[in-house]
Amino acid sequence: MGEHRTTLAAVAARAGVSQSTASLAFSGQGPVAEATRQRVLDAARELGYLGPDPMASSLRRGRSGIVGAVIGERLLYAFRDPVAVALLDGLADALGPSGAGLLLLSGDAHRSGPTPEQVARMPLDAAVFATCGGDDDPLLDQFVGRGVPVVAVDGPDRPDVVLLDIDDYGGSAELARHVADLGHYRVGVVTLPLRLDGRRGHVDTARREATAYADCRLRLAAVEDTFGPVVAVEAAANLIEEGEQAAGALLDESPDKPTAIIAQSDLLAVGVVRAAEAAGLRVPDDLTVVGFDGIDTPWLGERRLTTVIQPIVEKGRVTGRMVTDLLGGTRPDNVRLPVHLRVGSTSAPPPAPFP
Amino acid sequence: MGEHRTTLAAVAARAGVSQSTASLAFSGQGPVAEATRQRVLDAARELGYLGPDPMASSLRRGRSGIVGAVIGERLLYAFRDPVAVALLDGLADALGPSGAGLLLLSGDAHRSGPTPEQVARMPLDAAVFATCGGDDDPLLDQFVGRGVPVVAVDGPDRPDVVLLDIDDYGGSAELARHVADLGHYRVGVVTLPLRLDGRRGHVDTARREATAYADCRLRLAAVEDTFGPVVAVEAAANLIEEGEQAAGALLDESPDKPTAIIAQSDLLAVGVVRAAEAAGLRVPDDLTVVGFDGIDTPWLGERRLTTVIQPIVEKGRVTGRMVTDLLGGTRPDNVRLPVHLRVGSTSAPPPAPFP
DNA sequence: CGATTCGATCGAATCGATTCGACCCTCCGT
DNA sequence: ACGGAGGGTCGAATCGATTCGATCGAATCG
Repeated sequence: MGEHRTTLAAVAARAGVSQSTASLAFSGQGPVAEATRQRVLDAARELGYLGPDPMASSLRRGRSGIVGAVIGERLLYAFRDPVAVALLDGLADALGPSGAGLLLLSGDAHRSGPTPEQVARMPLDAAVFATCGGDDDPLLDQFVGRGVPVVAVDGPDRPDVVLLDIDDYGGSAELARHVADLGHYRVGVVTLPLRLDGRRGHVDTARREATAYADCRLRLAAVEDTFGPVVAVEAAANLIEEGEQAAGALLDESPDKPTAIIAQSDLLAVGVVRAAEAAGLRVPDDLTVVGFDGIDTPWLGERRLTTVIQPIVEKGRVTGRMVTDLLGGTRPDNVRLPVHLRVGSTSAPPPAPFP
Repeated sequence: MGEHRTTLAAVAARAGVSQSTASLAFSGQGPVAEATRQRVLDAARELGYLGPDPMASSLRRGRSGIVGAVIGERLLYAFRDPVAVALLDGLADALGPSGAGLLLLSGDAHRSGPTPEQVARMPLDAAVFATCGGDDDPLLDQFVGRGVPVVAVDGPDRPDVVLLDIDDYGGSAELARHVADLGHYRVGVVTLPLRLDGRRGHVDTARREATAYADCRLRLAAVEDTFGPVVAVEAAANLIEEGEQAAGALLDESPDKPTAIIAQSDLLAVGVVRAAEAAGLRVPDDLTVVGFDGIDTPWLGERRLTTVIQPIVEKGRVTGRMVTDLLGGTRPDNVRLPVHLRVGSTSAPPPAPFP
């Protein structure tokens, strides 16, 4: 510690050129005679100089080469969510060519992690909000206020932010239609967290109106537009165990037990299947279970979930492209990706009332 | 674009104080009268100043608040590897309190992503090499040369780097002992990639000696110290499909088909089980399959893999603590975490020679 | 009451590179 | 042979904040 790092000035001095020339020799931005260039490079090697200091360079150029990805506002461990992971996968892929690094940030202030203030102090060229955020997210305001361009995946929809989302309503409507067509009319819904406060359990009117995430709202709306008002139970996180717990609550509705449960994610749906089987119900014979996302669900063995498939990796890629555009100075249009229904082996007509 | 961001100097001017005072008011580093402080904060609000510029701040303080995590040198998609994910999980957790951000980097130059040169130009306070790297990794040299402290998870073991690893040899030896005790003597091994070149298939002597990763080498050595020379097949990545493919090669050894296959990871082991069942073999009755890592393997249904459990999330946490220490200026000692054997339901005595 | 601290504030140097504009020299065209 | 066009190099300003040491008044102490 303590000793001075060798600086470009030192290299320049040693090579007998001006600092500006040395800089050009390294960055290759201007015309430099090959001989000079070599002299600078040699001097650098002799002094153990490994290239310009990234922080100084960032300051001057106004670019850090880093893109922030805010994930998991609603997740305790974002890495455990296959959807988030697949999205990052695509994002990293599309960001590759631009050479940008991906800085992971948790938008959840409750969780351990950098505080919003700390996040605000990180040198970002752009930021991606993945499945986060009401319009009032303070982090979002920070970024926008600072002039950091933002891509919001699945909301919020603000004029100062580029939005990429999927056809949540359409997909859910198609799914609900499928369930209705099978003959179900008593359905329950397991929702993703409606806002970031760790609450779970039955969703009442107040809670419904407090929903912070557009996708949850739309998915639920599509179901109710098909079936009329339904009983909804909220999960505290997108985890299998949460799905189990929520399903438990739903299946306890003794008088009017649902014959179909619509989960807002595949992970939750897996939990629902588990809970149903633990309660002695067969899926799909006794209970229809459907999800949303279209991820792999090895937990179900050979069975395939009936679900709405969204192009998650592609979503990540498109996000990456949008970021690249923003970095290049052009603001891309908002994009909505299509989804489609996949009928698997977890949905069937309801059991006959009196066997 | 183009318009000047408002600067601390502007705020200071507006508040009628010197720039230094304004800086102190924001950072809270020095004694500032409450009234002055308020005046500065008000001025900032009026001008829409959201806090000091991160890049300028980084330069002056010599800290960016960012920790780089180099993962996936041997993985096409690191996110698909549960081990890498769990490690990151623990790392993010332990890094939380320090407020450091986690910058994901791929060490694989073959893959799209930031090039080593680009990585070298990112402002990092410290770097973590997760399951990467021969001693000759150029990135590692970059970091060390630049004075960026490095924690290497599972190697390489260099004096200028802090090392955290697990008892690969001991664990594998215990595992091999277990298999031997069951009565097996014809065993095959499916190895992780031995170096980063996408090769797969039978491992000959030359290849064995070219092994770049200490953990692979140790795990294989432990097996051979128990059984004597064994047939080993290398997978090109830590993926289920690769395990299947490798197992295929191993099970084709018509004369001396192994009665047990030792895979160097659980993911590979799952692939081996799949391949075995596809070939009409029952596990563990006809073939014993064991792994390494101790991750969840929902693909196997109720069965539990016999494997060596390593504390992956804990490994991440320890890594995080080591990084925090390094950031604080003290160099922690190298650490080796213990592992232990878990006997599951995929290992059993070999089938009788003539049924 | 004079000397000493302590708190608050300020000026100026500093972090390390990038880049704009000026300058010189050579080479080309006519 | 002369004007112009660049290629190559340099000096100096700049990016925006942090921090060290100095200054000045007021409060404390003996």
